[in-house]
Amino acid sequence: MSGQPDKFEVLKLGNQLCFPLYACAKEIIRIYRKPLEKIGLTYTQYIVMMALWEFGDMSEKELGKKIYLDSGTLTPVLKKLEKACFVKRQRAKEDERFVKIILTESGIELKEKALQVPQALDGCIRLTYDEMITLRGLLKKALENVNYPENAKEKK
Amino acid sequence: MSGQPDKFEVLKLGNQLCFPLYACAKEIIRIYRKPLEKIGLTYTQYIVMMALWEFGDMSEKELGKKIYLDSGTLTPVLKKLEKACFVKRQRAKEDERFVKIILTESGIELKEKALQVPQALDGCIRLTYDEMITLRGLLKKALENVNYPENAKEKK
DNA sequence: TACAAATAAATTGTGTGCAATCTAATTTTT
DNA sequence: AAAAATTAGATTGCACACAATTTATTTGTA
Repeated sequence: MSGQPDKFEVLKLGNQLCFPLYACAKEIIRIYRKPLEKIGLTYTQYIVMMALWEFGDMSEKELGKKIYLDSGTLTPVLKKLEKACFVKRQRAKEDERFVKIILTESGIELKEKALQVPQALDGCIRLTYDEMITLRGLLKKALENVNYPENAKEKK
Repeated sequence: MSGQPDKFEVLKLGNQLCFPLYACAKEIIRIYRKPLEKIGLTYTQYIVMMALWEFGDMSEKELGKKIYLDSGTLTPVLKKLEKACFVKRQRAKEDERFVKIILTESGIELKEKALQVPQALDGCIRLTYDEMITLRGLLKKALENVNYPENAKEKK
């Protein structure tokens, strides 16, 4: 028997939440790469398009809040999507600080092709349907309740 | 009532596994940033160190397999860890293709300081203990069973 | 109404993440 | 054993991801 319980147990990869989460997310993104390439999107661009398809045109700010990305990431991604003609970017007349992201015809049509993308996971993840639902539910709950620590302090 | 069930339901962010997974992983990494900075590590470097602490010295190849990173990512990260004196990199005498990653004294000592890192999550994720365990279990199961599609074909 | 504070994007700098390619060492074949 | 195939890392190129800073616009206030 090994004496006292190991205080370092918490540092084992499998005992943490963060590592399986991080690794699992990367693996799934990897699986999506090929089917996404077929419709001309990167993973991040796909997330952006899904948000626009689901919620409609909105400002970069709103978009960033929905998909947890800041302007440092979003601005260049949106410029690429604009170059690919899937969206237009337009300063709002009422308040020129806002950039409205607007789906183009081409961007709307892409939705049809994108239907095949989520299917790429079929058979790749060996979880039962119930497990999948439970997993998704827990992730959403965790996400809704992430309480970014007291950096709020700095905001005065 | 809206007529037929919407075939685009699968493209909603919340109906997918990939988005909550991706977003959740990023949020947790964000929470870790501050405490990691205190001990002088980035998130990726932290994952590397945890693998070494748990499994001991090993080759870059083995390390990469454990933490799902390829040499394109690992090589520069390991060089930085070497510059920070947490690891040494040494070509194996038996087979010069392999680079052995070896914890230094400093790297071993860091383990003690790293104990505070996982604690940063306390109170940030509002899941019950049981939910946490379930979530981690499902993620590990998913990860173990990721079946990267038939690109194996290309390998002939 | 000027001017300070606030706000949305854009920019900059650093650090991944990964496919594709290259290089050097080793193993397998002929 | 020499050539071919394999293998571990290193390199390159592209795309995020995000903190920190800057810029342009709007809002709040004296």
